[in-house]
Amino acid sequence: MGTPQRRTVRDLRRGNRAMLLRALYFGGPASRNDLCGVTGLSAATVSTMTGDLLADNVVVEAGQVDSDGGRPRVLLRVNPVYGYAIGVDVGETQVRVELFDLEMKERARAHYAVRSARHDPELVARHILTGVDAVIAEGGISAGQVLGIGVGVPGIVEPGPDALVRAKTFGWEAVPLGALLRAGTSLPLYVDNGAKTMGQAELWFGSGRGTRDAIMVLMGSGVGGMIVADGSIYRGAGKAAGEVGHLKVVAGGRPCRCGARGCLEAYVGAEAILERAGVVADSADEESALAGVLESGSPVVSETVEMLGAGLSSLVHLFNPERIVIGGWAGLMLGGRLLAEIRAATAANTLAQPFHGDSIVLGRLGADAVALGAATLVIEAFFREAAFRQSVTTIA
Amino acid sequence: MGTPQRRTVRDLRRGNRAMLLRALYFGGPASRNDLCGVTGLSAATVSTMTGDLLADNVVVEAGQVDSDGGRPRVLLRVNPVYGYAIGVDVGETQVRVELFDLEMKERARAHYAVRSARHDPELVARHILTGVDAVIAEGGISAGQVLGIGVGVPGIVEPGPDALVRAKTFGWEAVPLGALLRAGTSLPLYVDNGAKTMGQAELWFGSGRGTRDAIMVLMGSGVGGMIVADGSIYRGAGKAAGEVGHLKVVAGGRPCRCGARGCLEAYVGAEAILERAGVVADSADEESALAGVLESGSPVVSETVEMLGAGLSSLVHLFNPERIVIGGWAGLMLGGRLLAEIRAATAANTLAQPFHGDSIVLGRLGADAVALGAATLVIEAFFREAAFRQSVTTIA
DNA sequence: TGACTTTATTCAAGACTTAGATTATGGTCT
DNA sequence: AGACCATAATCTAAGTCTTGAATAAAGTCA
Repeated sequence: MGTPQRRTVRDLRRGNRAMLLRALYFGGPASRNDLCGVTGLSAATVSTMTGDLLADNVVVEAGQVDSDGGRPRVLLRVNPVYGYAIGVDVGETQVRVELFDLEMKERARAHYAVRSARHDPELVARHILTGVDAVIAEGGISAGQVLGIGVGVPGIVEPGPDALVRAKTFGWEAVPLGALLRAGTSLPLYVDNGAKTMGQAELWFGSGRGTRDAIMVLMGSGVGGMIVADGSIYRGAGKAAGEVGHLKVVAGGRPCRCGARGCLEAYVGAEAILERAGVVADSADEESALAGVLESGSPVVSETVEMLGAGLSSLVHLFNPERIVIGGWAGLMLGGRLLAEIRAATAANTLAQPFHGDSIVLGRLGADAVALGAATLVIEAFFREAAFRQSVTTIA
Repeated sequence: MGTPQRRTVRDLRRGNRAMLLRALYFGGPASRNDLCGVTGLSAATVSTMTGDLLADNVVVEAGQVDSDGGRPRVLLRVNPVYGYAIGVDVGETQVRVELFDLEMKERARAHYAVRSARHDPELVARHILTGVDAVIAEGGISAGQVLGIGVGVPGIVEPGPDALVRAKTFGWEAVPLGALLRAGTSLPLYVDNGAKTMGQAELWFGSGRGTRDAIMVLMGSGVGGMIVADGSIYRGAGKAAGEVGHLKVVAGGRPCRCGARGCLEAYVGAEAILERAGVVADSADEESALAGVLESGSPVVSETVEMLGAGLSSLVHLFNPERIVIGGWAGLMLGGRLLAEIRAATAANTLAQPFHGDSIVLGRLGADAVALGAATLVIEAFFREAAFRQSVTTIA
């Protein structure tokens, strides 16, 4: 249904321009001729467009390829220092602020420890704002060169300018993080769930690269997720889709911290695994405690694999994805030791259709990709914006 | 990343034309002026486009609205007899072939009983082809006026020209139904899973109307489903997404006919409910048997509701849909008596986010909507095609 | 009848992509 | 070295498309 918006000739150019920019960004340096092939546009259009982009300094030349009997082709690429993106990871134990250039090379960072019990929203916001100033200074750039700030937070983020955050683990009921930050900076702001930002990092630069239909399952203390449908993140009607952690695997089963019972998170989140194994650990040494349980050969481990397999098979049946990426620190720890078993458990529950166990893979980016992923939110917006830039007319 | 195809100026018109046609189809009769508002196109564009469409006879005038102080507006609508669509429902007990005009009014029908045990592919194909001829004759139209044939079948349909069908209940392993039919007719053919076609009927004309993010859960002997994401059916990488029936609700639970364990279908499909209640019934009197069980107050009933609630809550967390539609004959029977309980069971498992129980609704179209939905596949293609028609140039 | 409204069409202008011609830049052959 | 060839990039003319403004059409109301 969805009346898909009328389109005018300008939209056309915008769309094509954005496509060309994406191709250049992900396809590395390429000649104008290569771009014709990749984008399907005619040489003429590519020529005028790259001309504009070069004039705007969004794109720069990047050497040339030796010819074999003809004019050598000039390579182009997105100007890595056209602008910068800041990514923020609001975690359980610290707030991390990192500055990236357009090629996602880290230029500066600032970390602030947060005492576990105290996640005062004001304090978190202040840390972020201080961090932003710090990385701008350390990176030796001006605020004007920053294209925006991406923030990854736990819990559910309501769409809207205030970016209301609900995060049980922080005791945040409806914290207007967006509003708090906007009071201290005028840079564009993009707030999203940390699992989603991490997932997007995997999608762009990690194990999910190149897929159109994928699912990221991100296991830390709890379990989060992200669904990629037709090449973009699926967010659902209220922007809350992808809560893989609360997929039910045992109706009426173990109580979950969300209040319901039998959620996947109540079995395969690190916190749940430790609880079931009878290990007491605070969030600081959760990692080593989990490693201990996994080594112990406890029956909890095989049960965990079973549950994860059941959950993943549900995902396969519902989404029929090309790939499932397991990430997050607990996911990487579990998957690193038991990937074969996880694949087998999933396959055992997925008989109805052809399913290749090896389409379940581990994330490549490690657990600290939340900030990186948050920065990609900025880049994403940049692609949309860059397409507009041309039509800005100044009144003298 | 999916390079989203370059666009040319022609694509623009195609897109806008298709949009206008859809608006007219679903928005009932409307004046050119109304269409400006709905589509966002300028009056000039609407005028030339409707001119083309009128010339092609795809659109016709439909009276006019009395003015109040100005030129009266002429109403337009899609020409209901511009063409016809045939919908086929390949069911357990019969093959139903129905002829619809563009407004989806039924014009003719032909049903053929199939003995339960014998689902010979050749025989089914012959029934369909005979039925097609029969309804064309009965409808008093010529084959040339038929825009296509949509077929809804059980099981999974592989994409491709052969339309390989895998249907356990029929004992079909890889039946090339598409190829079989194409041998007997040259009309365009669209084969899809029956649950999906039924879901599409609900989406277009039933309880799903107007939603962009919805889930259809279709319960008959087994359980099927369809996912609507951003206004269109989500099919996944291998076109097999939406298998709601094989969502796990109890890891390691009851064996399901798919071979795995603990699937939703193993608890809430009619066959499963009867089995669990210890009732023996063949497919002919499954309906009355199920009604009996539901009336009996057996504990199986409340367990069924629990399981369904668990499954639906998984769907809510994963997809965050605007609406969930329960359909299929068993679904309607169950939901007709126990909708409140089902809503409560779902809500009990969905504490983490705001969720309105009343977004779970019953289907409005009854169980015989498979053929109707199959016919919508033809209409959908018609929208795409009609946008092209203009550019056909004949060489004299 | 004439003033006023509202709807629909026509027209010139501006934006965009394309195919084909042209220019640019280097290699290769004699 | 100079003529010739191959490939890349740009320029040009043509064809589509949407749009806003002007114009035509078809009423109502006093």
